[in-house]
Amino acid sequence: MKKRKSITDIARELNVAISTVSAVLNGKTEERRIGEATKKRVLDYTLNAGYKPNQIARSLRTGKSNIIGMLVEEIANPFFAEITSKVEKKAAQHNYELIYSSTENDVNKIDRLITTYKNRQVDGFIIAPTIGSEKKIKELIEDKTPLVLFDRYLPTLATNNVLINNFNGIYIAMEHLKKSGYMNIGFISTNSRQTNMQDRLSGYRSFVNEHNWDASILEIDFKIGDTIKPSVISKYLLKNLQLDALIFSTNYIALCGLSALQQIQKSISKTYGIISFDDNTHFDLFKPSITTIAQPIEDIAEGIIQTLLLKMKEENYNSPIITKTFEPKLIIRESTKK
Amino acid sequence: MKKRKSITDIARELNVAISTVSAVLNGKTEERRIGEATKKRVLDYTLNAGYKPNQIARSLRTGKSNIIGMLVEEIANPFFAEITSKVEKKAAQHNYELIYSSTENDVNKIDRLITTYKNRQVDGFIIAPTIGSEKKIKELIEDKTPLVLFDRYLPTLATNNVLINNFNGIYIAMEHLKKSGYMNIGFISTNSRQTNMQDRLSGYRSFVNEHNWDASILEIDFKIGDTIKPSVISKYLLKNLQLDALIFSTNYIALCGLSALQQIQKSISKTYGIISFDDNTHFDLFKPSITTIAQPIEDIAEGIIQTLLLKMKEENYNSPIITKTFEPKLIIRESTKK
DNA sequence: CTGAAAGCGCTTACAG
DNA sequence: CTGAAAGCGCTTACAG
Repeated sequence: MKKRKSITDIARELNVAISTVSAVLNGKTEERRIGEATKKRVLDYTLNAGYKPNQIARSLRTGKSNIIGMLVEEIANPFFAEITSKVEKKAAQHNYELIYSSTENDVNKIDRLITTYKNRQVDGFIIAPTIGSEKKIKELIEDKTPLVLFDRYLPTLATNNVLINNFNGIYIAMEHLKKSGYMNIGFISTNSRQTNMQDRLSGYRSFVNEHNWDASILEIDFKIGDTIKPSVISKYLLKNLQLDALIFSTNYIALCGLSALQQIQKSISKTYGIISFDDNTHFDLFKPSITTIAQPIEDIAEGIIQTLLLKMKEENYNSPIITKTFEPKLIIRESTKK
Repeated sequence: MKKRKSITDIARELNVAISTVSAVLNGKTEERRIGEATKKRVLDYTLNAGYKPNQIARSLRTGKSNIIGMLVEEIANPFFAEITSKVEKKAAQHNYELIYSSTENDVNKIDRLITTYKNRQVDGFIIAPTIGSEKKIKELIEDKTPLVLFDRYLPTLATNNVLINNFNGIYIAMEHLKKSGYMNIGFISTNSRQTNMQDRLSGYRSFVNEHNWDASILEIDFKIGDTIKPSVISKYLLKNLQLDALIFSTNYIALCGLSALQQIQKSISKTYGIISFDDNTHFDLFKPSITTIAQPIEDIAEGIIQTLLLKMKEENYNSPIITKTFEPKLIIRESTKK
C-alpha cells in the first residue's frame, strides 16, 4: 500500500513545527495561540492533500481509541440489528465509532470477543450478556472499563443496565387478551434462563395465578442458529385444544409459530388470538396483522449511549451504578380481534 | 481504566531485554536464538499475568492491523448476514479480524465508511459496491490497497470480483417453470441499476425472447430501509391476470410479494407458481414452501477470503486481477408444482 | 545467546 | 506566538 502523508511530512513541507500542525488539526489554535496566517496555511494544505490523521498513532499516544465495542446476541435478529444501527448513529454524533459482533449466546465466543475488543483498546463496552460470562465481564468492571449491559442483566454483577419491563410487557398483553374475550391463553417461549425470558414468563404466571386460570406453557429447547421445527409447536397445540390465544415470547419463536399454525389449519379450524413480543417489519403485513409487544428501541438506544458516555468521562468512573428500565408498548392489530 | 502491563514492565520484572520478550511472544525464538530457560520464564510469566500485546502499538510499528474491513448493503438482510458471518470465521482462521458496516447503498455513507476504515488502517477491503462509489474505490485501487468487490461489480473499475451468474440463475428458474407447465411468467424486481439486478432481468428477457413469450415486468422503486407496500404488487397482479407464475428478483421483494398474494387471495382465486432469488431460512416453512434460486454462500465466502488473502501478501500487489463467478442453484419446492 | 537503540505517527507538557 | 523533545508500546535491524 502507498505510504500516507504524516504530520511530519506536512510540517516539513510547510516549514512549521510538528506540534503546530497538530494543534491546528485538533482545533487548539486558541490555547496554543497559533497565528491566523499559520492556521490558514496548515488548514489549506491538509484539506487540499486530503490528509487524515493516523488514528492508530493517536490512540497509542492518548490511550483512547474513540471506539465503542458492542456485543449483541445475533446481529441478524431484527431487534438487535435495529438497536445496533441506532446506537451506531448516536455514537457517531458524539464522535465515537461503533464496532459490533454477534455472541450467539456462546460463552466462549463472548469471552474471546471481549479480549479482542480490549486489545483493540475500545473505550467502552455495550453488551447483551450471556449467562456464564460473569467472570469475564467482572474483569471489565474491576479494570474500571466503562460498561453498559442491556436486554438482560446478570444478577450477580453490579454494573450499569438498560432494560425494559419484560414482566409488564406480557402482563398488559394478557390483560388485552382477556378484555378481548380470550380465556385460555398459551405461552410459547424458549427454555432460556436469561432474565428477560424469565421475567416474561413471570408476567404470564402472575396474571394466570391472579385470575385462577390454568397455565399452559411450552418451552422450546433452542440455541441461536437452530431452526425450530414448527411441528414442535403444532404438536403442543393439538395436545392443548382448549387454547384460544397464544403469546410468543420473542420474534423468532413467533415466526415459527405462525408456520405451525398454517400447517395445522386444515386439521383444526379455529382462529387463535395471537400476540408476539418484539415488533417486526413484517408483522403488520401478515394476514391477519399481528398484535405485538414492541420494545421502545429508540429509548433503549438513547439510554445505552447516554449511560456509556457518562461512564466514559474519566471523572465519572466512581459515580453510582445506573439502571434504566423502559416500558414496552402494546401495538394492537387484527390478530387479537375476536 | 486500569493501565495494562506492557512489554517493558515484563522485561523489567524479569530482568531481560524488551526485545527478548518481544521475540518470545512472537515465536521468533529460533531466528533470535533465545535460550530455552529464558523462553520458558517469559512464557510462564506472560501466561500467568494474562498479558496480551497492545495491538495498537503493534499496528503502528508494523503498519499492519490484521483487520479486514467489509462493507455490505445491509447487515440485516439474511444474505449479507450469512456471508459476513462466514467470511468472519474464515478470516479468523487466518488470524484476521473482520469489521463490517452497512452502506445502505448510500454513496455518502460508503465514502465515509471507506475513509473511516482507511484511518483505522485496515489491511484489506471487501465491498458490495454501490453505483456512484467508483471514485472512492478507485482511490483504493490507486493506493494499491488489497480489495475484493462482491455481489455486483462496477464496470468501469478494473479490480477483483467475486460474483455469481445472475443471468443463468433466472434462466434456469424460467426453464424449470416452463417444464412445470407455466407459460405466463411475471418478473418482479426493483428498479436498481446494479449489475446483479440487471443481469437477472437480462436472464428473464432472454428466455422470454427466445420463446416468443410476452415479457411482463414490474420494477418497484425501492431504497434500502423502505417498506414496500404490498399494494404495489397486488395492483400489478390484478392488471396482469394472464400471469400464472412469478419470479421475485430478491428475497425482500419476495416477502412483500407473498403478503400481496395473501391480500388478493379472496378476489382472485388462483395459485401462482412462485420462485424467489436468494434462499431464506423461512422459505421452506411457508405453505406452500417456496422454490428458490440459492446463492452458493459458502463458495462465495471462500472465494472472497482467498482472493483477498492473496492480494494482501505484499509480493502479490501486482498480480493479475481476479474474477470468480459461481453458479447459483435451483432449490425446487412446492410453490412450483402445478 | 542477549541487549541497546531507533522509529512507527501522533499529543502534550514545557521552554523560549 | 512557535518549536524541540519526550513518550505511548511495540518490532526490528544491529552490535556484541
